[in-house]
Amino acid sequence: MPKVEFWLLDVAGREGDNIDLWGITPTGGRIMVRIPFTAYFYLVPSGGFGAAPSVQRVEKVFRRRLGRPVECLRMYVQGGDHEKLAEDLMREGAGEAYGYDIRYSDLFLISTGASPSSWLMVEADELGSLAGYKIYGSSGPPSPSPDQTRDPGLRVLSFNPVYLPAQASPKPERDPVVAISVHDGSKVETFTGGEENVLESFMDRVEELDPDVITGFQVNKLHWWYLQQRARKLGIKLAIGRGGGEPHGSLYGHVSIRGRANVDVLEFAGEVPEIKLETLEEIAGHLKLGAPEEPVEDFEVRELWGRDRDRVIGYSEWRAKAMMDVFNSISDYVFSLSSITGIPPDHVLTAATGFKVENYLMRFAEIVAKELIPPRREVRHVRYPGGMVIQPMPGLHERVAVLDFKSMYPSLMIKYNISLETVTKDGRILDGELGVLPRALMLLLDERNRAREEERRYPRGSREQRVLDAKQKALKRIANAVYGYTGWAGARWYAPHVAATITAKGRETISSVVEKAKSMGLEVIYGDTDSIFISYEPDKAEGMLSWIESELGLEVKLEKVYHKVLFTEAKKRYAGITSEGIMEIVGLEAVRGDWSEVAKKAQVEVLEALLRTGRIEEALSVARRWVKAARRGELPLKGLIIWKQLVKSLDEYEATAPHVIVAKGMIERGWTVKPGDKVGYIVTRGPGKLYMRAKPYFEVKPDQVDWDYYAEKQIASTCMRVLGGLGVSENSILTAGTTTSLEEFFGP
DNA sequence: TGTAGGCAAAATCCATGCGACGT
DNA sequence: ACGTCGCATGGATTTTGCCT
Repeated sequence: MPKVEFWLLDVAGREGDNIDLWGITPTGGRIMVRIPFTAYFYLVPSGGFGAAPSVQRVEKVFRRRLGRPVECLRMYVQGGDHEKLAEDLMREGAGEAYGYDIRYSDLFLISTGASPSSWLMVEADELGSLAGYKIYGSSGPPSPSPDQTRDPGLRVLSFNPVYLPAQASPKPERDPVVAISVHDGSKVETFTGGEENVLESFMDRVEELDPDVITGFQVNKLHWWYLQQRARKLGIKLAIGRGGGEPHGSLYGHVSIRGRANVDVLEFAGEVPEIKLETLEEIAGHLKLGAPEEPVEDFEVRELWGRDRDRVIGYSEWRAKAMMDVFNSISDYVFSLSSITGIPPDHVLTAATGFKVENYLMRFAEIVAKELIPPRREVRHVRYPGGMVIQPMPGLHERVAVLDFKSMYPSLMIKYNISLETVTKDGRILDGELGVLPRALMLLLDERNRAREEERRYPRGSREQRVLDAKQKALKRIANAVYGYTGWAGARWYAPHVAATITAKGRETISSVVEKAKSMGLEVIYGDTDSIFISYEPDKAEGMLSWIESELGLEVKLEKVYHKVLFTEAKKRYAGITSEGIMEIVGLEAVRGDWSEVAKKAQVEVLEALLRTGRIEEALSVARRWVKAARRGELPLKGLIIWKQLVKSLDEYEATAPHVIVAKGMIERGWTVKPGDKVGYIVTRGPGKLYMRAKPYFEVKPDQVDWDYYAEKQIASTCMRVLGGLGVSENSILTAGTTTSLEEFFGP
């Protein structure tokens, strides 16, 4: 049989006891490969059992169960019922079954070790073709190809639909799609001219370009579902899959498109903790990809479509291009994450962190550790103590060093051999060989170090360098999430006592560093989990670093030195200027998404004044100017919006929160507001509680605003947070002082 | 289909107490 | 003298979003 090499794009599905894979060949061919695979599970027998016709064969194998070797049977089951058979056997008292609750296609990837988003090799014959794609049939499992560096040369398409709502939010049963902008990697175009034409042109473009990846923003939760409903209404089949299939709902709210990876760039935001608001503008801004010239907000579309259609289309095209840009700058990371965890690329961003870690661990367990994979069970969540936070020394400090442990929890797990098999329920660590979790972590960290070393051999910005950098980031992300995974009640390997042991060692470690610093005559100003803030004396800091590395056997980094840093009594909130002159704000209102822009900006400027000039009066006068401007109603409405996320469905709220009341009012007027959406409101003047006076931001006029609320509860309170500890009274901020124009901040 | 715990802050909720008022 | 209504007060609870 000839060898066939391909880059695994997607697992297409099951055909009897065969798995179908979509791939890309080194010469750019798009192919399907059919590989025989029989599902199996393990049984640790403890009693007899009768014959079952679907059992194809049984092998005696050695596995481990929490480290202890057990003799067990690997039972191969034909057809689709290996899970049912395992459960039947357990009910009969035949023994304990393992690995039976894993889906067929996942089992194929886990047991063969085949990684999606990587190059594979199989012995296969050409069988024929399907809708122009060659089909190969293989007799055996794939193996990784020796050369993983080649670029598969993916074809990518991004798209952005525009809906025209009759009122408020668009509803698929009522409102048409009036335009779809499509970017093919080099240019953008927009289809308009009637809904039928829009959809047909879109489908034609997909067929013509035949993309491997289709990307968009909110495609999984919104657009595919919307477009499909519109198509159905018109009697059109939304054929965009390879071979003409429609998008179909797959696992966990993900939409699958046959033969193509459907990647929602919104879900990338979940990967990057620094991205807070989850708009396309935010994500593009975070990646330094530029902003739209004229953004269009949802509530404007209807009016602008009639008055200034070009602007709507221009914005839609910006979005399609931004999605393409976002995808291009994250694709290496997505594919690395996919190949490390074994989750196909279109699912890997949808999968929650715990499932990514779990997939990696299942592969490690099955292939490397020969450890049985426990079934998922519903268990009660057990809380345990976490990291230690040191009470800060309030006040303005000068020359403060920040020492950070590098990957503290993974390092502690390896150093102390903390794993499921090595920690007893009461938290003792047993002697013996290295456990599964430390071994899995060492493999991740070794691979990461290899990637980082290799990365240095390539010029910055080259394809190889970028791919390797994405890989090392993905490896770090998985390694850092293993600790949290052990404390997650949904985990197959849920082990709160293990998680508690890890954090206990962390607290022990930080405490010993605090003692050491004090004994060296250094002031400890603050500390949180794996970091410590101490007065900076270069020689002593060096001494600390080498003491930690030699005595504790852990790596530490002198992360930064604050030229000046301000603490209040509160933990997890401070602001400082580094030795490089960069202002950093941590935890304070200025970096929170649920405060008005004016309050945040006022706080930033007060901090700037305080930290750069060191003069309290200077900072106070900035605060007063802001308060005064608010009292006079001189601030732009846009800066008054308070955004809060709806984290659950409206009827689940026990308290009457302003954003919930606003959301209810919006729904009554036809807007779609769901859990996960952010609600923006402005506080207006009038009688009653705050929640009665909060109104949707786009409905409020300047003369309705409760300016005193913004002056006192937003601006003065955030400024007080900074100045309160320095002897400034609330009254001195609230009462009028010098008058200076705010034009420099908001323009004339 | 949910990595973890620790934390601050604001608004609301709710029990309590007090004074005014009517019976 | 007694019940209750309205309101202020302060602690508890709910809620969000941050930090590591």
